[in-house]
Amino acid sequence: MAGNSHELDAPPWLRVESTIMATARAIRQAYDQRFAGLDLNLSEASLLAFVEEFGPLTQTRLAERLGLGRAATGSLIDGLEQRGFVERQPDPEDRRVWLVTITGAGKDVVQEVNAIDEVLRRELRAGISRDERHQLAELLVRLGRNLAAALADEDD
Amino acid sequence: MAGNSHELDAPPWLRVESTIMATARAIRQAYDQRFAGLDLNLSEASLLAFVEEFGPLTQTRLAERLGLGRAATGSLIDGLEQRGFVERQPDPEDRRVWLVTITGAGKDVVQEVNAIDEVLRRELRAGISRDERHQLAELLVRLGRNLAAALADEDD
DNA sequence: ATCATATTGTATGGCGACATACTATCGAAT
DNA sequence: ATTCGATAGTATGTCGCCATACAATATGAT
Repeated sequence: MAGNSHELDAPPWLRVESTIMATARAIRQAYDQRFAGLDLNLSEASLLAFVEEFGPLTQTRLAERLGLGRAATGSLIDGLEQRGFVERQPDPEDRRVWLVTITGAGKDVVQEVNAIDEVLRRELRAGISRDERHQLAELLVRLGRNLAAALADEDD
Repeated sequence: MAGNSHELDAPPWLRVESTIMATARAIRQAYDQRFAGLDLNLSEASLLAFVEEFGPLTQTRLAERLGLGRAATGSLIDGLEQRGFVERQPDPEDRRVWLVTITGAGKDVVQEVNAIDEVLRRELRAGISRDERHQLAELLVRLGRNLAAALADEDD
């Protein structure tokens, strides 16, 4: 855990925004670390859990849901397919798309993913009440809206 | 502004944590967009502003303060030096290090960086009170501590 | 039926950051 | 004075993601 001192004694121009980014990095790191034993990273684990829960999906829908691009999602699926956790099946109604489905092996892994997720989530929420979590989420959503607006009214 | 729907109707296993990550991505995007006119990205602008404010610094200190690795910081400086915004000067007391200093041109750019930052920051804080911002920061710090703990007690 | 337009998945190239390994230099122990 | 461990900066390879461009297919207008 090297020099994360910048989070606390940040200079005036390096505030909440950069704390959020640092936190995001740490979250990814923590999840990646926990999933490493399954030879998965956070994105792969998320995709897997998503497919397991919401049935066969096209790659584009998965991309939307995961907040990734189509290309990135595609290569994520490549890797998971090679390991036998998901399969691409043709959609009889649209020959452009693949329906990504989970395999038996995939389901087994998802069990472990969910267990790990639950444990880590509990650790992360230690000392943070339900109300505070709601507050946090709510503020982030508002900030997200402001961000969307800021991004939008630049390219007109 | 493509499919960011995942932020709102997230499935059970994709909650605050992923909202934070999405928000972080959006922040970087927004700043990068605003700084694009100066041919800078967020990291470069931050480094520049930091050097301007806190005088000559070694690369390692800069890296610590920006939350980056030394290598990444080095190539950031390479780029800024090529554009004439910073200079590397030898430290008479330690021949291993460079003291990164800002140039006149660099100072001019920092003016614009700070102006842009101030405007964007104001946009992002619309509808979020001072108290709420404090709350947000405080919760993120607590979450950060939990993350540090989670990361630490895995490699023992 | 035909044709223009949109959409899906993929290939490619680039970017930003990391981890690791390496050289040069410093500082302390002896 | 020498030597040994720490530290600074750099080079290199990798990873995850994006943006762009592309071929195949679908969809809607006429």
